[in-house]
Amino acid sequence: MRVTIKDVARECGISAATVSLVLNDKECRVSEATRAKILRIAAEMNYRPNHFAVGLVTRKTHTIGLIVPDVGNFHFAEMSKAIEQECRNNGYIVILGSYGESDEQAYAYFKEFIDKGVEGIIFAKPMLVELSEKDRQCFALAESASIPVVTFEPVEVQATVGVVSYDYEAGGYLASKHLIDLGHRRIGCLTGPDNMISSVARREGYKRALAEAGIPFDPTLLYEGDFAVQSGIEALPHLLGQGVTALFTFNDMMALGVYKAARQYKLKIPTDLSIVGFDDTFLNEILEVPLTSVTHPADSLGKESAKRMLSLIRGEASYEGSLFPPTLMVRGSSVRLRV
Amino acid sequence: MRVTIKDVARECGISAATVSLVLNDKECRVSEATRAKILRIAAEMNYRPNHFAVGLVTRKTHTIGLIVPDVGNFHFAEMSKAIEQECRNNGYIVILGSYGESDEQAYAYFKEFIDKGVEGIIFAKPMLVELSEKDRQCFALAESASIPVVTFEPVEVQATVGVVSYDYEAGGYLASKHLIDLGHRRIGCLTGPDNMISSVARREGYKRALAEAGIPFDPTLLYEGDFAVQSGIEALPHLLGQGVTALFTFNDMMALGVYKAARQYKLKIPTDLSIVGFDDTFLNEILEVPLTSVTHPADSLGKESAKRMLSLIRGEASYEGSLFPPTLMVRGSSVRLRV
DNA sequence: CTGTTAGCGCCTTCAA
DNA sequence: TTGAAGGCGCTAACAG
Repeated sequence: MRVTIKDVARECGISAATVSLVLNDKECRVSEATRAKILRIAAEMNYRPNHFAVGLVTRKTHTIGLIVPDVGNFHFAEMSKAIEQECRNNGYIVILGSYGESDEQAYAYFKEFIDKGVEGIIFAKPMLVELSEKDRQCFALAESASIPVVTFEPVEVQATVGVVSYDYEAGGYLASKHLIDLGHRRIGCLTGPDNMISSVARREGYKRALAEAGIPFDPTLLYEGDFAVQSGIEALPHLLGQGVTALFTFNDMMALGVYKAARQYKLKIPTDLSIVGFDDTFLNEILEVPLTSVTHPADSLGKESAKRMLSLIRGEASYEGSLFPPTLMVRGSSVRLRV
Repeated sequence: MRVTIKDVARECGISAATVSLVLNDKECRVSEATRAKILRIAAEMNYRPNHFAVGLVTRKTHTIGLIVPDVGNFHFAEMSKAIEQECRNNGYIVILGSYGESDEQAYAYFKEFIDKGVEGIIFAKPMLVELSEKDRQCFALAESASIPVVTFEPVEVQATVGVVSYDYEAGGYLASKHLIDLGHRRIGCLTGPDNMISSVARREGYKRALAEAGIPFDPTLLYEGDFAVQSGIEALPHLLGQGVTALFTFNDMMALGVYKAARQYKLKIPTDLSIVGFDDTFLNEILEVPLTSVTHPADSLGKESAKRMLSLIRGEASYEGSLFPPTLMVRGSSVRLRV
């Protein structure tokens, strides 16, 4: 059985209340002598407060919940790491939930985490344009428990939701403009699911760049993928059929799929086809033809979300949400169109 | 304020003790009628027991701690995911710690997690041949708190440590034998740090395969890497200087580095150089020349470790440790030596 | 400056 | 078959 505050008190010949006072740095009122003594003895006895007892009375747990679709995924893995570090540096620990594909599962985590007394939840879900019923329930649950939630995309719910977002539209614009500037006119677009906020935004950016350059938007150049490698493999033949000379894929994984398929078709990247990806994963530098890509810094986003969370917990709601700007990393996969 | 057991009791016109009894499925002693009523009302009121109150009295938290070097890393990300899932399926949640490079940090996590009342810790640290002082302290801490620890490599400490291990030696053997069978005699070996159990084991496997084939062991064919891409880049020129025709890298990341360097040297893989990696990450299929690699299933290892943990917690210490066997995925990067 | 007194919400005897 | 009482370890208010 661990040493309790009473043990320390007894050892000091003093009351538990005073020990508590000192150990929690409450406004002094305690003589330097006893304070020092308490500190010394507590350390000697290796006293560590019981988390449950403290939680029971203070309702503070110094724990935040992190819910992601898949920790096994690059982006979320890095993000988790950053969140974890930032929280830790501020005395918080992170409990983790990977909900896979299921909204039910995510909801179950919300419930469980709230039961466990998390002080806030970072919900790293790529949101749909139309929030699902379950999603709403998640936010409602958090609200009824009055704990803050941080998401990475704007959601219109009345709960205390902080948003740390990324400018997907600008990212889409940047990638497309880059290809246009290189002389490409028929630019294929391998999108994510059409009901996903971040995918729609990227597409808007693509359209804006086209419009600005006076290139008519051709819907047949769009191919709806699902962010997995396989999408890239499937998309390429279709888009080649449309005579594209360049391709903007909404993430790097799909670009990898395109690389793979391109080899089958004996297509040379970038001479036969320029490609721009999105996410700028570390792989891009290692590929035989390094992939030009839009940065999407999981670590910065994660860190910021954790900061946001902490400030929400502290009630500094004033802390304004940040919109991360994209930048483009130009590498070998995108070149000027040969005429 | 959430609904408490007293609220439920009042609503039922019954005592809190009885409600507790029913809700925890304690040996009946309660009439079916009241039991049903309690259950119904508790559900209606959406009663959820207070985790801290429960923890305070039962000392059960249904939480396990997971400590990894880096969640951002592929292998550990996948492993975390598997652990998380298995735990969840058994009613446990996972709190996460990513200790980076520092043993201090890992120790700090041990301390914190134990304070938070975890029932066990999965310590996914690639162990050194010689345990560090801090490592020992970690195990000692867990032992003094009498909570079980699961590691992925054998450690000789007297604490309650379960081991879920992987046969690195056999993996090293498999990779090397494959290259030998293809006619290679001068096989470079890009190792991990020499003080790492798993690296030493792979090297032993490599030596065993050589010995078996009657090829003398040549230490100049060894290059000590650190499992990062950069190591591969640096190792290649050195090993080429030794006239190797094939290369066994102790993980896939370093193999990627070799690929990258090989392009600079205008070296064709596999015709000029055969390569076998280790870990069999999903990337290997996507590379321009798919990488032959030894499987090292993070998910199975993770799942098994979670199972092991749970059985240790339940006191079923009999549950024997498992030694995962390696298999070789042969792909395009390794071919018969041309004479 | 320090101690006493009450709980926080729940579970577990023990008595009825 | 049920209820009352005590206590888990800690903190917060109020006395001294």
